[in-house]
Amino acid sequence: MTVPLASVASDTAATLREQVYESLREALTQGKFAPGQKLTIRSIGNALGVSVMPVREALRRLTAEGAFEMQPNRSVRVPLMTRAKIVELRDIRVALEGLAAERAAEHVTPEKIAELQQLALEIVAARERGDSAIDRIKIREFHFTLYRTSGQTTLVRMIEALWLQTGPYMNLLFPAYVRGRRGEGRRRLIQALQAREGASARREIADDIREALTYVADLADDEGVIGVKAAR
Amino acid sequence: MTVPLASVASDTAATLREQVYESLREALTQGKFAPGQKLTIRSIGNALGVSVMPVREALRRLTAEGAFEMQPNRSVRVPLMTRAKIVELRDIRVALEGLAAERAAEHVTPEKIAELQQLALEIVAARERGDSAIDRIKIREFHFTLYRTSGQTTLVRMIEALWLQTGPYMNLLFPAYVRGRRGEGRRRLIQALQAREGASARREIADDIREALTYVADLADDEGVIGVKAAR
DNA sequence: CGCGCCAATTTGTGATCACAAATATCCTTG
DNA sequence: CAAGGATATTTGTGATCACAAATTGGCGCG
Repeated sequence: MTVPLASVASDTAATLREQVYESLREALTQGKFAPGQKLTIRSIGNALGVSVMPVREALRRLTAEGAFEMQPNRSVRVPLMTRAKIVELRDIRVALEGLAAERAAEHVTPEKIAELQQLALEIVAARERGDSAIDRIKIREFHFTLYRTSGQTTLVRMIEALWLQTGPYMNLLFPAYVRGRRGEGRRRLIQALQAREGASARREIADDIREALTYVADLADDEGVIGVKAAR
Repeated sequence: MTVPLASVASDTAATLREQVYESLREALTQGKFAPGQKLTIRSIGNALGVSVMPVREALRRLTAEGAFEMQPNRSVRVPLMTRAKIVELRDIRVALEGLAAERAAEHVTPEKIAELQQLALEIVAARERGDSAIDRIKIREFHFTLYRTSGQTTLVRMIEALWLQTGPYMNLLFPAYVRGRRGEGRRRLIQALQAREGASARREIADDIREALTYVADLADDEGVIGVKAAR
Protein backbone atom coordinates (compact mmCIF):
# COMPACT_ATOMS: atom_id res chain seq x y z
CA MET A 1 0.00 0.00 0.00
CA THR A 2 1.26 3.45 -0.85
CA VAL A 3 0.30 6.40 1.31
CA PRO A 4 0.06 9.91 -0.14
CA LEU A 5 2.27 11.80 2.26
CA ALA A 6 4.67 14.65 1.81
CA SER A 7 8.15 14.33 3.21
CA VAL A 8 8.53 15.33 6.82
CA ALA A 9 11.71 17.33 6.25
CA SER A 10 10.24 20.82 5.93
CA ASP A 11 8.61 20.97 9.32
CA THR A 12 10.05 22.66 12.34
CA ALA A 13 8.80 20.05 14.77
CA ALA A 14 11.41 18.97 17.27
CA THR A 15 10.71 15.25 17.25
CA LEU A 16 10.08 12.84 14.42
CA ARG A 17 6.86 11.84 16.13
CA GLU A 18 5.55 15.40 15.81
CA GLN A 19 6.62 15.62 12.18
CA VAL A 20 4.71 12.43 11.42
CA TYR A 21 1.76 13.83 13.36
CA GLU A 22 1.77 17.06 11.36
CA SER A 23 2.18 15.18 8.12
CA LEU A 24 -0.82 12.93 8.78
CA ARG A 25 -2.83 15.90 10.00
CA GLU A 26 -2.12 17.82 6.84
CA ALA A 27 -3.03 14.87 4.63
CA LEU A 28 -6.30 14.43 6.52
CA THR A 29 -7.20 18.09 6.23
CA GLN A 30 -6.59 18.00 2.51
CA GLY A 31 -8.77 14.95 2.15
CA LYS A 32 -5.97 12.75 0.85
CA PHE A 33 -7.25 9.70 2.70
CA ALA A 34 -10.41 7.95 1.64
CA PRO A 35 -13.03 7.34 4.34
CA GLY A 36 -12.60 3.82 5.68
CA GLN A 37 -9.08 3.55 4.32
CA LYS A 38 -6.90 1.27 6.38
CA LEU A 39 -3.48 2.59 7.32
CA THR A 40 -0.53 0.41 8.23
CA ILE A 41 2.26 1.61 10.46
CA ARG A 42 5.02 0.36 8.18
CA SER A 43 3.61 1.92 5.01
CA ILE A 44 3.37 5.32 6.69
CA GLY A 45 6.89 4.87 7.99
CA ASN A 46 8.17 3.99 4.53
CA ALA A 47 6.39 6.94 2.92
CA LEU A 48 7.99 9.31 5.43
CA GLY A 49 11.33 7.60 5.71
CA VAL A 50 11.12 6.82 9.42
CA SER A 51 10.87 3.67 11.46
CA VAL A 52 7.67 2.41 13.06
CA MET A 53 8.29 4.09 16.40
CA PRO A 54 7.38 7.70 15.63
CA VAL A 55 4.45 6.52 13.53
CA ARG A 56 3.02 4.47 16.36
CA GLU A 57 3.00 7.39 18.73
CA ALA A 58 1.59 9.82 16.17
CA LEU A 59 -1.22 7.38 15.36
CA ARG A 60 -1.98 6.93 19.03
CA ARG A 61 -2.44 10.65 19.45
CA LEU A 62 -4.53 11.08 16.31
CA THR A 63 -6.73 8.20 17.37
CA ALA A 64 -7.29 9.81 20.77
CA GLU A 65 -8.26 13.00 18.95
CA GLY A 66 -10.81 11.14 16.87
CA ALA A 67 -9.03 11.69 13.56
CA PHE A 68 -8.53 7.94 13.15
CA GLU A 69 -10.24 5.01 14.80
CA MET A 70 -8.96 1.64 15.96
CA GLN A 71 -10.69 -1.43 14.72
CA PRO A 72 -11.12 -4.56 16.86
CA ASN A 73 -8.37 -6.23 14.83
CA ARG A 74 -6.04 -3.51 16.09
CA SER A 75 -5.62 -1.79 12.75
CA VAL A 76 -6.15 1.92 12.26
CA ARG A 77 -8.44 3.40 9.68
CA VAL A 78 -9.99 6.69 8.61
CA PRO A 79 -13.46 6.90 10.18
CA LEU A 80 -16.46 6.50 7.93
CA MET A 81 -18.71 9.52 7.99
CA THR A 82 -22.43 9.00 8.25
CA ARG A 83 -25.22 11.49 8.29
CA ALA A 84 -25.83 10.85 12.00
CA LYS A 85 -22.18 11.47 12.81
CA ILE A 86 -22.11 14.74 10.84
CA VAL A 87 -25.18 15.90 12.74
CA GLU A 88 -23.56 14.94 16.05
CA LEU A 89 -20.37 16.80 15.19
CA ARG A 90 -22.45 19.76 14.00
CA ASP A 91 -24.19 20.10 17.35
CA ILE A 92 -20.94 19.77 19.27
CA ARG A 93 -19.26 22.36 17.10
CA VAL A 94 -22.19 24.76 17.43
CA ALA A 95 -21.91 24.47 21.21
CA LEU A 96 -18.12 24.80 21.53
CA GLU A 97 -17.37 27.28 18.78
CA GLY A 98 -20.34 29.37 19.89
CA LEU A 99 -18.87 29.41 23.39
CA ALA A 100 -15.44 30.38 22.05
CA ALA A 101 -16.96 33.23 20.02
CA GLU A 102 -18.80 34.53 23.06
CA ARG A 103 -15.63 34.49 25.17
CA ALA A 104 -13.68 36.08 22.32
CA ALA A 105 -16.08 39.03 22.31
CA GLU A 106 -15.21 39.59 25.96
CA HIS A 107 -11.45 39.70 25.34
CA VAL A 108 -11.22 41.21 21.86
CA THR A 109 -8.82 44.09 21.07
CA PRO A 110 -8.85 46.58 18.19
CA GLU A 111 -5.80 44.79 16.76
CA LYS A 112 -7.63 41.47 16.66
CA ILE A 113 -10.63 43.09 15.00
CA ALA A 114 -8.37 44.59 12.33
CA GLU A 115 -6.79 41.18 11.79
CA LEU A 116 -10.18 39.57 11.36
CA GLN A 117 -11.34 42.29 8.97
CA GLN A 118 -8.24 41.72 6.83
CA LEU A 119 -8.92 37.97 6.72
CA ALA A 120 -12.57 38.59 5.85
CA LEU A 121 -11.44 40.70 2.87
CA GLU A 122 -9.06 37.98 1.72
CA ILE A 123 -11.84 35.42 1.86
CA VAL A 124 -14.10 37.54 -0.32
CA ALA A 125 -11.25 38.16 -2.76
CA ALA A 126 -10.41 34.45 -3.01
CA ARG A 127 -14.07 33.61 -3.49
CA GLU A 128 -14.41 36.14 -6.32
CA ARG A 129 -11.41 34.56 -8.01
CA GLY A 130 -12.97 31.13 -7.50
CA ASP A 131 -9.84 30.08 -5.59
CA SER A 132 -11.34 27.58 -3.17
CA ALA A 133 -7.95 26.41 -1.86
CA ILE A 134 -7.07 29.86 -0.50
CA ASP A 135 -10.71 30.32 0.48
CA ARG A 136 -10.57 27.29 2.77
CA ILE A 137 -7.23 28.26 4.27
CA LYS A 138 -8.39 31.78 5.08
CA ILE A 139 -11.67 30.59 6.53
CA ARG A 140 -9.73 28.37 8.89
CA GLU A 141 -7.44 31.24 9.84
CA PHE A 142 -10.42 33.53 10.44
CA HIS A 143 -12.15 31.07 12.75
CA PHE A 144 -9.09 30.15 14.78
CA THR A 145 -7.95 33.75 15.09
CA LEU A 146 -11.36 34.40 16.62
CA TYR A 147 -11.25 31.35 18.89
CA ARG A 148 -7.74 32.00 20.14
CA THR A 149 -8.89 35.49 21.11
CA SER A 150 -11.03 33.82 23.77
CA GLY A 151 -7.85 32.88 25.62
CA GLN A 152 -9.37 29.46 26.41
CA THR A 153 -6.59 27.08 25.46
CA THR A 154 -8.38 23.84 26.31
CA LEU A 155 -11.41 24.95 24.33
CA VAL A 156 -9.31 25.82 21.29
CA ARG A 157 -7.56 22.46 21.46
CA MET A 158 -10.89 20.65 21.48
CA ILE A 159 -12.14 22.67 18.52
CA GLU A 160 -8.98 21.80 16.59
CA ALA A 161 -9.71 18.12 17.11
CA LEU A 162 -13.25 18.67 15.83
CA TRP A 163 -12.01 20.40 12.68
CA LEU A 164 -9.71 17.46 12.08
CA GLN A 165 -12.76 15.19 12.06
CA THR A 166 -15.02 17.34 9.91
CA GLY A 167 -12.25 18.98 7.90
CA PRO A 168 -12.14 16.79 4.80
CA TYR A 169 -15.90 16.98 4.43
CA MET A 170 -15.90 20.75 4.41
CA ASN A 171 -14.53 20.49 0.87
CA LEU A 172 -18.04 19.46 -0.09
CA LEU A 173 -19.14 23.05 0.55
CA PHE A 174 -17.23 24.12 -2.57
CA PRO A 175 -18.23 25.49 -4.93
CA ALA A 176 -22.01 25.14 -4.77
CA TYR A 177 -22.62 26.10 -1.15
CA VAL A 178 -20.36 29.12 -0.91
CA ARG A 179 -21.51 30.56 -4.23
CA GLY A 180 -23.29 33.85 -3.76
CA ARG A 181 -22.32 34.12 -0.10
CA ARG A 182 -20.71 37.47 0.30
CA GLY A 183 -19.52 37.28 3.88
CA GLU A 184 -22.50 39.01 5.46
CA GLY A 185 -22.22 36.71 8.46
CA ARG A 186 -18.60 37.63 9.04
CA ARG A 187 -19.48 41.32 8.74
CA ARG A 188 -22.16 40.97 11.41
CA LEU A 189 -19.76 38.93 13.59
CA ILE A 190 -17.15 41.68 13.50
CA GLN A 191 -19.82 44.25 14.36
CA ALA A 192 -20.79 42.13 17.35
CA LEU A 193 -17.16 41.97 18.45
CA GLN A 194 -16.78 45.74 18.13
CA ALA A 195 -19.86 46.20 20.29
CA ARG A 196 -18.58 43.54 22.73
CA GLU A 197 -21.87 41.68 22.30
CA GLY A 198 -20.97 38.12 23.17
CA ALA A 199 -24.43 36.72 22.60
CA SER A 200 -24.57 38.12 19.06
CA ALA A 201 -21.12 36.81 18.24
CA ARG A 202 -22.16 33.38 19.46
CA ARG A 203 -25.29 33.47 17.33
CA GLU A 204 -23.40 34.38 14.16
CA ILE A 205 -20.89 31.57 14.57
CA ALA A 206 -23.56 29.07 15.60
CA ASP A 207 -25.73 29.90 12.58
CA ASP A 208 -22.77 29.68 10.23
CA ILE A 209 -21.70 26.23 11.44
CA ARG A 210 -25.23 24.91 11.70
CA GLU A 211 -26.09 25.87 8.14
CA ALA A 212 -22.87 24.59 6.62
CA LEU A 213 -22.92 21.22 8.35
CA THR A 214 -26.64 20.75 7.77
CA TYR A 215 -25.87 21.20 4.08
CA VAL A 216 -23.10 18.60 4.28
CA ALA A 217 -25.30 16.18 6.21
CA ASP A 218 -28.00 16.42 3.58
CA LEU A 219 -25.54 15.21 0.96
CA ALA A 220 -25.89 11.73 2.45
CA ASP A 221 -29.04 9.69 2.73
CA ASP A 222 -29.97 8.45 6.17
CA GLU A 223 -27.75 5.38 6.32
CA GLY A 224 -25.28 6.32 3.65
CA VAL A 225 -21.64 7.11 3.89
CA ILE A 226 -20.42 10.43 2.66
CA GLY A 227 -17.58 10.30 0.19
CA VAL A 228 -14.91 12.94 -0.07
CA LYS A 229 -13.69 14.45 -3.27
CA ALA A 230 -10.00 15.07 -3.55
CA ALA A 231 -8.94 18.56 -2.57
CA ARG A 232 -8.43 20.87 -5.51
CA MET B 1 10.82 8.06 41.89
CA THR B 2 8.09 5.67 42.93
CA VAL B 3 4.69 5.88 41.31
CA PRO B 4 1.54 4.80 43.17
CA LEU B 5 0.07 2.37 40.66
CA ALA B 6 -1.74 -0.89 41.06
CA SER B 7 -0.60 -3.89 39.09
CA VAL B 8 -2.02 -4.16 35.60
CA ALA B 9 -2.81 -7.86 35.90
CA SER B 10 -6.48 -7.64 36.85
CA ASP B 11 -7.65 -5.75 33.80
CA THR B 12 -9.27 -7.32 30.79
CA ALA B 13 -7.59 -5.01 28.28
CA ALA B 14 -6.17 -6.82 25.30
CA THR B 15 -2.90 -4.96 25.03
CA LEU B 16 -0.39 -3.91 27.64
CA ARG B 17 -0.72 -0.38 26.35
CA GLU B 18 -4.40 -0.36 27.26
CA GLN B 19 -3.71 -1.83 30.67
CA VAL B 20 -1.19 0.91 31.36
CA TYR B 21 -3.71 3.45 30.08
CA GLU B 22 -6.43 2.16 32.39
CA SER B 23 -4.03 2.03 35.29
CA LEU B 24 -2.95 5.65 34.87
CA ARG B 25 -6.54 6.72 34.30
CA GLU B 26 -7.64 5.07 37.52
CA ALA B 27 -4.80 6.63 39.48
CA LEU B 28 -5.70 10.06 38.10
CA THR B 29 -9.38 9.68 38.92
CA GLN B 30 -8.52 8.73 42.48
CA GLY B 31 -6.28 11.73 42.82
CA LYS B 32 -3.14 9.67 43.43
CA PHE B 33 -0.95 12.07 41.47
CA ALA B 34 -0.12 15.49 42.82
CA PRO B 35 -0.78 18.44 40.49
CA GLY B 36 2.46 19.34 38.74
CA GLN B 37 4.00 15.95 39.51
CA LYS B 38 6.49 14.88 36.88
CA LEU B 39 6.18 11.36 35.57
CA THR B 40 8.98 9.40 33.97
CA ILE B 41 8.37 6.63 31.49
CA ARG B 42 10.74 4.20 33.15
CA SER B 43 9.35 4.67 36.65
CA ILE B 44 5.82 3.96 35.43
CA GLY B 45 7.11 0.95 33.55
CA ASN B 46 8.87 -0.35 36.64
CA ALA B 47 5.81 0.17 38.82
CA LEU B 48 3.69 -1.83 36.39
CA GLY B 49 6.29 -4.38 35.39
CA VAL B 50 6.36 -3.49 31.70
CA SER B 51 8.93 -1.99 29.38
CA VAL B 52 8.89 1.58 28.18
CA MET B 53 6.98 0.84 24.97
CA PRO B 54 3.41 0.44 26.28
CA VAL B 55 3.95 3.32 28.68
CA ARG B 56 5.01 5.65 25.89
CA GLU B 57 1.88 4.98 23.89
CA ALA B 58 -0.43 5.22 26.89
CA LEU B 59 1.11 8.56 27.87
CA ARG B 60 0.74 9.85 24.32
CA ARG B 61 -2.96 9.11 24.40
CA LEU B 62 -3.53 10.56 27.84
CA THR B 63 -1.66 13.70 26.83
CA ALA B 64 -3.87 14.07 23.76
CA GLU B 65 -6.88 13.73 26.05
CA GLY B 66 -5.60 16.51 28.28
CA ALA B 67 -5.06 14.30 31.30
CA PHE B 68 -1.32 15.01 31.22
CA GLU B 69 0.66 17.75 29.56
CA MET B 70 4.02 17.76 27.85
CA GLN B 71 6.58 20.26 28.99
CA PRO B 72 9.05 21.92 26.60
CA ASN B 73 11.78 19.66 27.98
CA ARG B 74 9.74 16.72 26.68
CA SER B 75 8.78 15.40 30.09
CA VAL B 76 5.21 14.63 31.07
CA ARG B 77 3.50 16.02 34.12
CA VAL B 78 0.12 16.26 35.77
CA PRO B 79 -1.40 19.64 34.79
CA LEU B 80 -1.62 22.33 37.41
CA MET B 81 -5.16 23.46 38.02
CA THR B 82 -5.85 27.16 38.28
CA ARG B 83 -9.06 28.99 38.95
CA ALA B 84 -9.23 30.18 35.32
CA LYS B 85 -8.82 26.61 34.03
CA ILE B 86 -11.55 25.28 36.32
CA VAL B 87 -13.89 27.99 35.04
CA GLU B 88 -13.00 27.14 31.43
CA LEU B 89 -13.62 23.45 32.00
CA ARG B 90 -16.85 24.31 33.81
CA ASP B 91 -18.23 26.21 30.83
CA ILE B 92 -17.21 23.47 28.40
CA ARG B 93 -18.79 20.80 30.57
CA VAL B 94 -21.99 22.82 30.96
CA ALA B 95 -22.23 23.06 27.17
CA LEU B 96 -21.43 19.45 26.31
CA GLU B 97 -23.09 17.63 29.18
CA GLY B 98 -26.14 19.85 28.76
CA LEU B 99 -26.26 18.85 25.11
CA ALA B 100 -25.92 15.17 26.00
CA ALA B 101 -28.74 15.45 28.54
CA GLU B 102 -31.00 17.06 25.97
CA ARG B 103 -30.31 14.33 23.43
CA ALA B 104 -30.77 11.67 26.10
CA ALA B 105 -34.26 12.97 26.80
CA GLU B 106 -35.09 12.36 23.14
CA HIS B 107 -33.94 8.74 23.20
CA VAL B 108 -34.75 7.66 26.73
CA THR B 109 -36.59 4.40 27.46
CA PRO B 110 -38.52 3.29 30.58
CA GLU B 111 -35.69 0.85 31.31
CA LYS B 112 -33.10 3.63 31.32
CA ILE B 113 -35.29 5.74 33.59
CA ALA B 114 -35.60 2.84 36.03
CA GLU B 115 -31.83 2.39 35.96
CA LEU B 116 -31.28 6.07 36.71
CA GLN B 117 -33.82 6.00 39.53
CA GLN B 118 -32.02 3.06 41.10
CA LEU B 119 -28.69 4.89 40.90
CA ALA B 120 -30.26 8.02 42.38
CA LEU B 121 -31.44 5.95 45.36
CA GLU B 122 -27.99 4.47 45.83
CA ILE B 123 -26.45 7.94 45.83
CA VAL B 124 -28.82 9.12 48.56
CA ALA B 125 -28.15 5.97 50.58
CA ALA B 126 -24.36 6.35 50.29
CA ARG B 127 -24.63 10.00 51.24
CA GLU B 128 -26.66 9.22 54.34
CA ARG B 129 -24.01 6.71 55.39
CA GLY B 130 -21.35 9.35 54.74
CA ASP B 131 -19.70 6.95 52.26
CA SER B 132 -18.19 9.44 49.85
CA ALA B 133 -16.25 6.80 47.90
CA ILE B 134 -19.42 4.99 46.83
CA ASP B 135 -21.12 8.36 46.45
CA ARG B 136 -18.55 9.49 43.85
CA ILE B 137 -18.68 6.20 41.96
CA LYS B 138 -22.47 6.22 41.75
CA ILE B 139 -22.57 9.84 40.69
CA ARG B 140 -20.25 9.01 37.83
CA GLU B 141 -22.40 6.03 36.87
CA PHE B 142 -25.54 8.14 36.98
CA HIS B 143 -24.12 10.81 34.72
CA PHE B 144 -22.64 8.47 32.14
CA THR B 145 -25.71 6.27 32.06
CA LEU B 146 -27.60 9.42 31.15
CA TYR B 147 -25.07 10.57 28.58
CA ARG B 148 -24.79 7.19 26.89
CA THR B 149 -28.56 7.24 26.48
CA SER B 150 -28.05 10.08 24.01
CA GLY B 151 -26.47 7.61 21.61
CA GLN B 152 -23.85 10.23 20.70
CA THR B 153 -20.60 8.30 20.95
CA THR B 154 -18.25 11.13 20.04
CA LEU B 155 -19.92 13.40 22.55
CA VAL B 156 -19.63 10.81 25.32
CA ARG B 157 -15.96 10.27 24.52
CA MET B 158 -15.29 14.00 24.81
CA ILE B 159 -17.12 14.19 28.13
CA GLU B 160 -15.04 11.29 29.44
CA ALA B 161 -11.88 13.24 28.63
CA LEU B 162 -13.29 16.24 30.49
CA TRP B 163 -14.04 14.16 33.57
CA LEU B 164 -10.49 12.90 33.50
CA GLN B 165 -9.28 16.50 33.73
CA THR B 166 -11.66 17.67 36.45
CA GLY B 167 -12.05 14.30 38.16
CA PRO B 168 -9.50 14.57 40.96
CA TYR B 169 -10.75 18.02 41.90
CA MET B 170 -14.31 16.78 42.34
CA ASN B 171 -13.10 15.20 45.57
CA LEU B 172 -13.06 18.74 46.93
CA LEU B 173 -16.86 18.67 46.90
CA PHE B 174 -16.80 16.19 49.76
CA PRO B 175 -18.05 16.42 52.36
CA ALA B 176 -18.92 20.10 52.76
CA TYR B 177 -20.56 20.77 49.41
CA VAL B 178 -22.74 17.68 49.17
CA ARG B 179 -23.93 17.94 52.76
CA GLY B 180 -27.63 18.58 52.95
CA ARG B 181 -28.16 17.99 49.23
CA ARG B 182 -30.86 15.41 48.95
CA GLY B 183 -30.85 14.78 45.24
CA GLU B 184 -33.63 17.19 44.32
CA GLY B 185 -31.84 17.99 41.04
CA ARG B 186 -31.70 14.33 40.05
CA ARG B 187 -35.37 13.94 40.89
CA ARG B 188 -36.29 16.86 38.63
CA LEU B 189 -33.98 15.52 35.91
CA ILE B 190 -35.75 12.16 35.91
CA GLN B 191 -39.10 13.92 35.75
CA ALA B 192 -37.87 15.85 32.71
CA LEU B 193 -36.77 12.61 31.08
CA GLN B 194 -40.15 10.99 31.74
CA ALA B 195 -41.85 13.96 30.13
CA ARG B 196 -39.34 13.90 27.26
CA GLU B 197 -38.53 17.55 27.98
CA GLY B 198 -35.04 17.95 26.58
CA ALA B 199 -34.72 21.61 27.52
CA SER B 200 -35.53 20.90 31.17
CA ALA B 201 -33.11 17.99 31.31
CA ARG B 202 -30.40 20.23 29.89
CA ARG B 203 -31.12 22.91 32.48
CA GLU B 204 -30.91 20.47 35.40
CA ILE B 205 -27.56 19.07 34.30
CA ALA B 206 -26.20 22.50 33.44
CA ASP B 207 -27.18 23.95 36.82
CA ASP B 208 -25.70 20.98 38.65
CA ILE B 209 -22.33 21.23 36.92
CA ARG B 210 -22.20 25.02 37.07
CA GLU B 211 -22.82 25.11 40.80
CA ALA B 212 -20.40 22.32 41.65
CA LEU B 213 -17.51 23.67 39.59
CA THR B 214 -18.12 27.25 40.68
CA TYR B 215 -17.74 25.98 44.24
CA VAL B 216 -14.49 24.25 43.33
CA ALA B 217 -13.19 27.31 41.50
CA ASP B 218 -13.85 29.48 44.55
CA LEU B 219 -11.54 27.28 46.60
CA ALA B 220 -8.62 28.91 44.80
CA ASP B 221 -7.69 32.55 44.77
CA ASP B 222 -7.34 34.20 41.40
CA GLU B 223 -3.81 33.12 40.57
CA GLY B 224 -3.53 30.23 42.94
CA VAL B 225 -3.18 26.57 42.23
CA ILE B 226 -5.73 24.19 43.63
CA GLY B 227 -4.37 21.29 45.61
CA VAL B 228 -5.98 17.89 45.73
CA LYS B 229 -6.56 15.93 48.86
CA ALA B 230 -5.97 12.22 48.65
CA ALA B 231 -9.07 10.17 47.88
CA ARG B 232 -10.64 8.60 50.92
C1' DC C 1 -16.72 -23.67 -11.07
C1' DG C 2 -17.14 -22.49 -6.10
C1' DC C 3 -15.88 -23.07 -1.30
C1' DG C 4 -12.94 -24.10 2.48
C1' DC C 5 -8.42 -25.13 4.36
C1' DC C 6 -3.45 -24.50 4.88
C1' DA C 7 0.88 -22.08 4.08
C1' DA C 8 3.22 -17.69 3.24
C1' DT C 9 3.22 -13.02 4.13
C1' DT C 10 1.99 -8.95 6.31
C1' DT C 11 1.17 -6.37 10.37
C1' DG C 12 0.76 -4.82 15.29
C1' DT C 13 2.92 -5.32 19.75
C1' DG C 14 6.47 -5.34 23.14
C1' DA C 15 11.46 -5.64 24.56
C1' DT C 16 16.00 -4.11 24.06
C1' DC C 17 19.75 -1.25 22.55
C1' DA C 18 22.10 3.14 21.21
C1' DC C 19 22.32 7.84 21.48
C1' DA C 20 21.60 12.62 22.65
C1' DA C 21 19.49 15.88 25.58
C1' DA C 22 18.40 17.09 30.11
C1' DT C 23 19.21 16.73 34.96
C1' DA C 24 21.75 15.91 39.04
C1' DT C 25 26.10 15.51 41.58
C1' DC C 26 30.41 16.73 42.93
C1' DC C 27 34.55 19.19 42.81
C1' DT C 28 37.11 23.15 42.19
C1' DT C 29 37.84 27.94 42.57
C1' DG C 30 37.15 32.62 44.03
C1' DC D 1 31.16 29.36 52.29
C1' DA D 2 29.07 30.22 47.80
C1' DA D 3 29.07 29.79 42.86
C1' DG D 4 30.33 27.92 38.55
C1' DG D 5 31.74 24.28 35.67
C1' DA D 6 32.93 19.51 34.60
C1' DT D 7 31.40 14.88 35.14
C1' DA D 8 28.06 11.23 36.03
C1' DT D 9 23.45 9.77 35.86
C1' DT D 10 18.91 9.86 34.37
C1' DT D 11 15.56 10.25 30.79
C1' DG D 12 13.21 10.69 26.23
C1' DT D 13 13.63 9.31 21.46
C1' DG D 14 14.21 6.36 17.59
C1' DA D 15 15.80 1.93 15.38
C1' DT D 16 15.83 -2.90 15.34
C1' DC D 17 14.54 -7.50 16.56
C1' DA D 18 11.34 -11.29 17.96
C1' DC D 19 6.95 -13.01 18.17
C1' DA D 20 2.06 -13.75 17.66
C1' DA D 21 -2.14 -12.47 15.48
C1' DA D 22 -4.28 -11.29 11.31
C1' DT D 23 -4.50 -11.27 6.45
C1' DT D 24 -3.70 -12.98 1.96
C1' DG D 25 -2.87 -16.28 -1.67
C1' DG D 26 -3.12 -20.53 -3.63
C1' DC D 27 -4.27 -25.17 -3.66
C1' DG D 28 -7.17 -29.06 -3.48
C1' DC D 29 -11.58 -31.00 -2.71
C1' DG D 30 -16.42 -31.20 -3.42
